[in-house]
Order: sequence, then structure tokens, then C-alpha cells
Amino acid sequence: MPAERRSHPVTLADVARRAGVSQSTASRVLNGSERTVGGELAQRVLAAADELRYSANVQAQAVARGTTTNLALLVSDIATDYFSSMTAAVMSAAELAGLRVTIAITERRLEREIELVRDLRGQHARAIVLAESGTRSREGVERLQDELEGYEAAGGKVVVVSRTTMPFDFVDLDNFGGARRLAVALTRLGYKRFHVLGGDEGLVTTRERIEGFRDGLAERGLELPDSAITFSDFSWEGAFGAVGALDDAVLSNTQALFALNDEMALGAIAGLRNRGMRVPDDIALAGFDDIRTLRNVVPGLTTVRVPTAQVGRAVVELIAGGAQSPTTVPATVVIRESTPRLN
Amino acid sequence: MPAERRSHPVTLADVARRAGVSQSTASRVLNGSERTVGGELAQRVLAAADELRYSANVQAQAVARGTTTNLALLVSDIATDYFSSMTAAVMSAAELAGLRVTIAITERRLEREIELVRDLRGQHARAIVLAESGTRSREGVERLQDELEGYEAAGGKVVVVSRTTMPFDFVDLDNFGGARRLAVALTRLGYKRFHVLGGDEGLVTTRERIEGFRDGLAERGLELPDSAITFSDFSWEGAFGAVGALDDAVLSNTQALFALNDEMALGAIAGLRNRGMRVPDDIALAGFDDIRTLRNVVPGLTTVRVPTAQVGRAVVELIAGGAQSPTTVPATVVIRESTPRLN
DNA sequence: TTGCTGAGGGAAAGCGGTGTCCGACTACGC
DNA sequence: GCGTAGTCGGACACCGCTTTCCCTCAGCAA
Repeated sequence: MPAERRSHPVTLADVARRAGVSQSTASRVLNGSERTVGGELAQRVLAAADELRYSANVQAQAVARGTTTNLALLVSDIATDYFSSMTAAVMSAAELAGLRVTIAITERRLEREIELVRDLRGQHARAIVLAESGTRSREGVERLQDELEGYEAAGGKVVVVSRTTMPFDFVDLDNFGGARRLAVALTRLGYKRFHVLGGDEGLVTTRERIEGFRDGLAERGLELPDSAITFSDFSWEGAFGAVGALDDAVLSNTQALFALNDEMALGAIAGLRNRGMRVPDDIALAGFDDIRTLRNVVPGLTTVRVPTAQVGRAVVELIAGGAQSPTTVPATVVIRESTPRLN
Repeated sequence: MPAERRSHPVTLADVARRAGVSQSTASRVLNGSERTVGGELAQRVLAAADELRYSANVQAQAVARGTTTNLALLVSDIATDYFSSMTAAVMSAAELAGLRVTIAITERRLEREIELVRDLRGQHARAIVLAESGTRSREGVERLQDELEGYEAAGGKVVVVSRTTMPFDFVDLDNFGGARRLAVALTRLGYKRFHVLGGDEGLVTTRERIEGFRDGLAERGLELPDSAITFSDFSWEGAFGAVGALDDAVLSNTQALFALNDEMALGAIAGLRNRGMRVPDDIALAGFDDIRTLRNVVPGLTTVRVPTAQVGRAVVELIAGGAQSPTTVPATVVIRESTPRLN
């Protein structure tokens, strides 16, 4: 081993010195530039960089260039099938586009989101992606929106997923259409009496899925009264609790439950089991998202597939590809054993 | 709305100018410093910062200070229960310590890991956490280790989880002990004939769990011949395939399967179902990790719980808390219905 | 030759901060 | 009343890199 025991990082100046060129030249060779550098010098620089194991200080580059390649992804909870697969999708798309992803966890707390956005502005993140469905109190959202607009004014790009009420570029899941088609499919299987397990009442996603479902039923001449909807929140525990609290009468009168996402559907299964009811023997059940873990549940859960990979790609496209038009990602119904044909 | 339509970011100099103080003073007030600033001036700075919605440029701070607060977490695949909960754990512990986390996905590819480490060196990440079990080809590991040592020499901190063969600070899961206790518990339930579904053969985790299991059996006077181990890889698909390929004779001769992690156990269940076998009626099954999605599987899967939150805390402690001594995190056996008492 | 052009190298001025150093001013002891 | 220490602002030199601008020099037309 020759030497290089210097414990402090190798800088561009070191490389330049070693190659016997100016720092400008070294920079041009190593870190991409308009200008070209003569062949022989370029070789020397490359060699020096290699020997010294040079690796550019990205923070310094960011400062000098005035821009970063960081994409910030805001999710509410990463230890969840839906968000972790969304994250994986965004990350792999971002990688292709040469963007680095940093993940921030909002815990669904608005204050935290606002604080995070402000922080990210300071970080000069190139883009902020809000991956969770939004809209709680009207007023809170305005403050968040304010902060995001400040961020955009400072040169950042905002992309929201499934949160079309905000005035930013978005990627929309076809919640409405998916739920509508699910309703139609279920009625075709013979179901007529439904009960919906809703997520947080204020969320756009909740509303869209319910309205889509309603619309689909209407198409088939059926109604979904408000009394046939129970709100809790978008979590396993939420649905578990909601099912536990449901009236016996209600339950015995419904043929199929529609949980607004799979996580809830799984919670519902557990809740039902707790009450001595089995899916689909005693009641049918459908979810939404088609999360990965469904392959572990028996009988298979009927659901609506949301192609997260496609969402990831669309998001990055919006940021890096210069695509302007917002995208709506399709959602397709997947019928499995939890909703067998009736009769 | 007063003004502030400047589309370029507010800098510290702007704030200082507005407050009528020097930049040094503004810096001292806003971004923590040894030195104090007189009450009135401090107030003015704070007010100016607030009006301008100032947010410090972290890259510039990093350059000036020569250090960052970034922790890089290397995982092989984030869309997995085990890693996503590990990630969540590290993130929440890191947050408390004022560290930012960036996640990098290795896809279990050594080349990629090496490249990532080099990259991170350039990013001046404060620490790199290798969260996946390691050790493939001896030679490859040496190159990775080399790169990591370069990173440490440059002032970074390396922490490895469950990969004690490398010469870095580590947090160790008690794979050996957990598996040993599992073996003992299962034999106490009456099981005598086992088959193990192993992960990647070269991985430390695989070896430790197998050896622990073996040790536990030995304690009870039983043996685990090599022929009772089938290697595939640490994934649902791996176990699914392995189970599918198992000899009928082998299968009918074993009372309990031990899958080296839960993901594999779930794959095994699917594989067994495919062959018309049910757990636990036809064969018992145990896993390892106690991942979150187990709450969705019926009958409940016997497993060994690894407290990821604790791992996360230990990791961050090693980085930020100045704790020196490596930690071993306990693993506790959780018996559920997939391994009922025999007879 | 002269004059011009264009390519390519280097010096130096930033980028937005931090931290050192210096100097002014107050407080205090004797 | 003077020396001295202690506070606290501000100037300014960095941090590592990019980029502008200037300069040299080769190539080439007139």
C-alpha cells in the first residue's frame, strides 16, 4: 500500500495538484461541464482521481451549483405495505433519473408536514412528493399549501399523489373509477347489500372511493345509504375496531363489506373472526390497493389493484422528465375468493 | 401580503441586512453557536428571519462546518416487512438524535453496495448503516470492507447490523440464541423430526440461525443432519420454490419445518398449500422475525421475535450517543398455533 | 506577415454559510 | 483613575466546488 493515509477527505484541489493541472480543469474533467479538456490532461486527471479515490463532495457541488438532485418523499408511515411499495417504486424510478431520494415520515400530522416542508426548502430539495392522501381541516391545509407554495417560489417542484385538491402537479390514482368498477363487478356476482368501512372521513381518498362505489351501485340500480358507511381510519386497527363495534343487525343484513383499503380489509377479517364470522362464508369482503401481503391471505382477497410502480414512474417523470400533464393511473379490479358468486 | 416575491431563496445575508446586523451575528442567533448574542439584537434577527421565512441552507452549512447530519441506511429491499420496519425504527430513533436518514437500496448486489459507499463518502454522510446480513464470496466482501474502511478513514462511522464478521461497530441480533430457544421450545412441544428451510447459504444470518437451532436440538438429544436443510434464499419465492421441490418422502417424514425467516415461512405455507398440505394439520411450521403481517395469517405462526425498534435505537446510539460497546439485541420465542403441542 | 477565430488552460470570484480574530465597550479591582 | 478582564459585534478568511473571464496559442485566411 503506497501511502494515502491522510485521514481527511480528498478534495478536488488534491486531485488537481497531483495531476499538475488547475482546479478548474480537474473540475471540468471529473464533474461534467460544457467545456472539453484536452485528451492528455484529462487522462492525467482521471488517473489522479482514481489513485486518490476521489469522490466529489456533493454538498459543495450543491452550494456552488445552487441546486441539488434530492427528491423528498413524504409518507405517513413507512412500515406499511402500501407506502413501502410506493417508496420502492419512487426510489427505483428516481435512481434511473439520477435523483437521490430522502424519505420523511409525517405520521399524518399536519404540523409535522409543514415543518418538514420548511426544512426541505432549506435543504434545497429539488422536489417534494406528497405521497399520502390529504385534506383534513380546511384551514390546516391552507397553511401547508402556503408553505409548499413558498417552496415552489424558491425553485422547488411539488408533486402530490392522490390529492388533487391542491394546486400542484399531481399523479392521481383512479380511485373513483376503481371503486366504481368494483361495485359493478360485485353486483354482477349477485351482491346487493353492502357496508363500507371508510378511512379517515376527511380524506380525499376516502371520498373518492366511496363516491365511485356509490356511482357503480347506482349504475346497477342500487343505493348506498350513509348509514351503510362506518368511518374509522385507514389502518388495520381502525377497521378491526370498527368491525368490532358494528351492530349485529347491520352485519347480518349485509352481504359484502367493502374496506377502503387492504390494510383495513385485513383488520376487518381479524375483527370478524373475533366475532365468530368467516370470510367469505358468513360475509364477503373486498379491499383496495392489492398490497403485497395479500398473497399470504387465504381465501384470497378481492381488491382493486393500484400499480405503484407506475405511480412511481409518473411522479419522477413529472419531476425530471419535464412532463407537464398530470397523469391518472388506472386501477383494475381483481376478483378473488373473498367474494364468490352468490347463490 | 407585504412583498417578498423574490423567487430566489432567502439567504442569511438577507436576514442580517434586514435586521441591521452583521452576518456573523445573524448566524450566531439562528444556527446555534457557542457565543451568545445580546437580547435586543437577537430579537431583531429572529423577527427578520421570520418575516423573510428564512430557512438555512443545509448544504452550505455542511460545507462550512465540514460535517453533515446524514445517516445512510443500506437495505436490500425496502418493500419488505422486515426492512421497512427496521427502517422505520432507525428513522424514528435518528430523528430524536437530530439525524436525517437517507435510504439506499442495495438489491443485495455487492457491486452496488460498493458504489453506494463510495458515493456516500462523497456525500459526507455522518454514518453508514448496513442493515442487511452479509458475507457472500470472501473476495467480494473484502472489496466492500476496503471501501468502508476508506469511508471511516475519511471520518465516517460504520455500523453493521447482524454482520459481525466485519470489523466495525455492530448491533447483533441474537440469531443463535433465538434459534436455540426455538428448538428447545419445539422439542418440548413434542417435535422430534425437523426440516430447515434456509436462506442464502453464505449469509451469516443463515449460519447463525441454523447453528443455534442445531445447538438447541442437541441440548435435547436430537440431531439435525445436513440432509435436513434445504437452502434457497431469504424470500417468499425462495421458500415457495424450495417447498415445491421437496421430496414427498422428506416431507412426510418431518413433523415441523423451520423457515429461517417469516417471509420464507409464508412462502412455505403457500408452497405447502400448493401440494395440498395444511399447517399445522399436516405439518407444523415456525419462522423468525415476527414481522408485522403475521397478524394477518391464520393459524398464527410460531416465530422468534426480533425487536426492530430496539435495534434502531441501538444503531443510533452507536452513532450519536457515543456508546462504544456493541449491543446484542435479544430474540424471544413466540409460540402460536402453527406449532401445536404434539399428541 | 498580420489579424482573427476558436480551443483550452488557469486565476479568481462567487455559492451560503461558519468560525476566528480583532477591536470597542463595559465592569471591576485596587 | 488606571489597568485588566470579560462581553459581544463585525470583518474577513475560509469550506470544496463551479463558472466566468481572461490569456495564450494554434490554425488559417488574406
